Amino acid sequence: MSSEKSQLSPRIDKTGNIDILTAAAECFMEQGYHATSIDDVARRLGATKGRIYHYYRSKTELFFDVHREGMRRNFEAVTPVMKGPEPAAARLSAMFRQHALSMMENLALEAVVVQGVEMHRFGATTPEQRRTLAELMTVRNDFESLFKRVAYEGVEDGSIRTSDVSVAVKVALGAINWLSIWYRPRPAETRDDREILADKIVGSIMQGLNAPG
Amino acid sequence: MSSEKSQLSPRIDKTGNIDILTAAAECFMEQGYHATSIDDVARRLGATKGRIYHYYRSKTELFFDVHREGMRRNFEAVTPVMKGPEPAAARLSAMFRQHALSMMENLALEAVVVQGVEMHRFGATTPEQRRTLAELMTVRNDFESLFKRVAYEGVEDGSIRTSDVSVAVKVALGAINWLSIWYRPRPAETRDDREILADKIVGSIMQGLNAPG
DNA sequence: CAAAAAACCTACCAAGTAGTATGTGAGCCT
DNA sequence: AGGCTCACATACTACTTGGTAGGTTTTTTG
Repeated sequence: MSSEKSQLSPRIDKTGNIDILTAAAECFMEQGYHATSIDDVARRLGATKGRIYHYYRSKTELFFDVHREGMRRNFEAVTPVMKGPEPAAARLSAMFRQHALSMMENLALEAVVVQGVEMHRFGATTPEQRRTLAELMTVRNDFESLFKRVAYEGVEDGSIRTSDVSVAVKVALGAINWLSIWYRPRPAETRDDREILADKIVGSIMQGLNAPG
Repeated sequence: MSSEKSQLSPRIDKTGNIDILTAAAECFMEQGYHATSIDDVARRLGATKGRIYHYYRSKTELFFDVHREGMRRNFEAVTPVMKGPEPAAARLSAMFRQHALSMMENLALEAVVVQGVEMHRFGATTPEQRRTLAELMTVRNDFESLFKRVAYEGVEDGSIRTSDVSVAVKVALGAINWLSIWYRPRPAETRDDREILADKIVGSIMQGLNAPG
């Protein structure tokens, strides 16, 4: 009965559904997907399994939705600054900056995104799960392509110089995604602190370490 | 009975112990630590649990040893090039290059290292496991410090410019470690191919993306 | 306000897994 | 040759965990 409530559409509508997502994200970040039991997530919610299975048909779907929400926020952060009259290098910098800030401010969600789909490549059994998986991989690639496109523009308008755009973008995104490993917000941290950190990171990416000479 | 065969000493002596480590590393890379059963590792070895438990007292210890071996190879790759008469920037470049090559050539081991200790920070129950964990974290920090030290030298001798050495090093190492996510060797890949990729990565890190001007 | 639907909770099961206890064959030492 | 140890294999247990079936409470709707 009930049947089609899931499908590919995000299920973050109305209710406290987002609470489930964040609770799951925190558990997944701290212990990893497999080490996290549904009861763990429920306990963090102050509820029981029943609540979770009311909204998600399986643990896998829950993971997928966390991943989706994380990617959604990534796009939300980056797309507004990718177009404009500035040289491509400036826009790319802004995109990196936004992405870094998004990583810090949605740490749990993004940690799950980073932890990633790789682990599920082998375990996904049902055809629907495989389709969902393919969908998520596509979204990931699309996100990376956003950066690649602007980087190419930069090569053409002369504001960016690199021997290989694809590698350079992977290097930059790796540097930023690595935040999910080492960054943890300090107790009394402000938005300013995060912006300073983001600027340092973007500075490193754009200027490199070699002293000009 | 038997008792102290483990302890902190590496257990990669004589026999085919290294086979167990690499089989475990491959499983952990593909499925993650928790999703990998001891039977999975044994199956990949063409053996049974008995063989593994003959050398390792627990799954956790097996993981620890994989991690240790991965870090050992990292040090092995990097330390030979960190000292010398060249300016610090050149030496740092060489270290990055070596680390990138090590990532590619020990992919499974290094993927486990990256997957990391974070996940175990919470789950480690026994006192001995906690001590081992602390040890591994120390080793990680020491590795990062290697780069920081040379980077500081570079700031002093003027060959390196950055607003924050610590952040810059984390950015660079993140970029390289990210290889474990996206890099997969192509069928007929040669050592030259890997060196070309490593050089591109190091180039991106040292020169940045901004065109000089 | 009654009835239906949504939003949960409780109790349970089947499957999988870390770890153990015991067995066994091959080599080695004396 | 006989004993001993190493290097595994086999068979089992105790426990965890994803998922389900059915009940109960709260909210919405007619």
